[in-house]
Amino acid sequence: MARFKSDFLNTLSERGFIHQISDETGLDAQLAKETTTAYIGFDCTAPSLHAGSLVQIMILYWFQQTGHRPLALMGGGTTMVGDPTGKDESRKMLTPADIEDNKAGIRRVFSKFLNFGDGPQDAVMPDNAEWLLSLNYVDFLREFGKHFSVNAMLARDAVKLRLEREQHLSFLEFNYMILQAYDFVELNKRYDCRLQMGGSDQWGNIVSGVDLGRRAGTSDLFALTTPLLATSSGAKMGKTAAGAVWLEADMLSEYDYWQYWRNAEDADVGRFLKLFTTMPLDEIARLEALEGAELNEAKIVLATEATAMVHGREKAEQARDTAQATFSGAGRSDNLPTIEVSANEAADGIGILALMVRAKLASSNGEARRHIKGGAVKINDKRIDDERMVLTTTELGGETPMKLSLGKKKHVLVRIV
RNA sequence: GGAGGAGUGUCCGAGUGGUUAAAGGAGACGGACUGUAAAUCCGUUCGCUAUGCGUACGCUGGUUCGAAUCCAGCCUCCUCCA
Repeated sequence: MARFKSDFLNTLSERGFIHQISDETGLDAQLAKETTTAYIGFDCTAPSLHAGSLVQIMILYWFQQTGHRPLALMGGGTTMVGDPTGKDESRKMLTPADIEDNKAGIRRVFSKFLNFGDGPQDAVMPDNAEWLLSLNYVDFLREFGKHFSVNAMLARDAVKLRLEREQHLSFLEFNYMILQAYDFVELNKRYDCRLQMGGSDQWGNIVSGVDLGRRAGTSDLFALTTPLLATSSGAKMGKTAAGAVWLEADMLSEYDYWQYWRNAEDADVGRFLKLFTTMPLDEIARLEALEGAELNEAKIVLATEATAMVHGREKAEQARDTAQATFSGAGRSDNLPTIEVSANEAADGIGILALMVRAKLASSNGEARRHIKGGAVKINDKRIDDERMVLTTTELGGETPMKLSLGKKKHVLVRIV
């Protein structure tokens, strides 16, 4: 029945993670034979990872679960250079200290999915700054540059397209694949890494690493890519109006994270359950088969399971219960995201507009005003029409915190402290 | 080095002296309808102590009662030639 000999590839293919593999049988044999090391590279331009990287994180998770050693490579070196793709202004330079902070945040995210340590299957988080920054240009060219065929590089789709359209391609960009290819070889040397994975857009870069390995005489290297993920209506994963769907609670509350998945499109539910939860496939098949309004049950499971992966089961169930209480009937819940107002401020009175900005329901007073005009703002489920409204201790309520809502879905509690 | 072209709001893109905070589209948000979905329809979409004020059309200066629009210099990008 199973298509592959190795658990890892079986799991991946059943759950829809595989887009392309460089040498399917070879990789399968290698994985079935012994504990293997694989890596995926991550940018460290932000202090956390967002849902867009979740597919990548999940394959590392499964890799470790099926008995192998995952490496989460931090692009500390490449971040220093800055990816020029699609940018018309140069990105602000990150200081080494920023990069360190970002790495720490990213590590916290990974620690929820992977076990780190020194054991044979323990995850490691290397940083390509360790070897890229100290490269000597001429030595590097002599040792590795000779293995790159410009003819082959020009034939790569990414490059070819640009050339055919007569679009600009900087030498820096052209070199990106070389650096990434070198990373792979370096990781092979340091960790006996045999497999690089990534999104399907990374295929070319990953395969150049495989090629370089062959020419530089490493053991066989393998490439595996995942499908590029978008929602059924074509939107990019992991983005909302408020910004990216961060995986750290202080950047996006557990409740909001839960809501992100709860609001998935119908057509995505089954696919997401397979990719972003670890639920057994027969259970997923059952949920996926639900139709119409019943599919909401599946979305709740999706949201809860996906949130549990990142924030823990307790927080996930709390988010679910909070949502349940908030959305069904006149209910309310004390676990909604909460902002605090000092007793002094409450005594003086605080304007509704300022309060909405504080609660992050609007980014400016003007926007808050527009929302009020549009009839979107409610306090304790009662619509607010007066944009000059000033809330004092009485309105804000003593023991029961006040519920401030924008639209039907966004609610924030205001508490006096 | 030479010749030509371009730089507009979150993005794309119109606008070539005066109701221009800047057409149109995308995206996003809110409303209606639903199932906290999609699709559809309607509204909103620079900031503020707001019938007003401040910022804004690559940057700096100039012409003018008045400039995104004209002039000069600079920067960046693209195309062709060497």
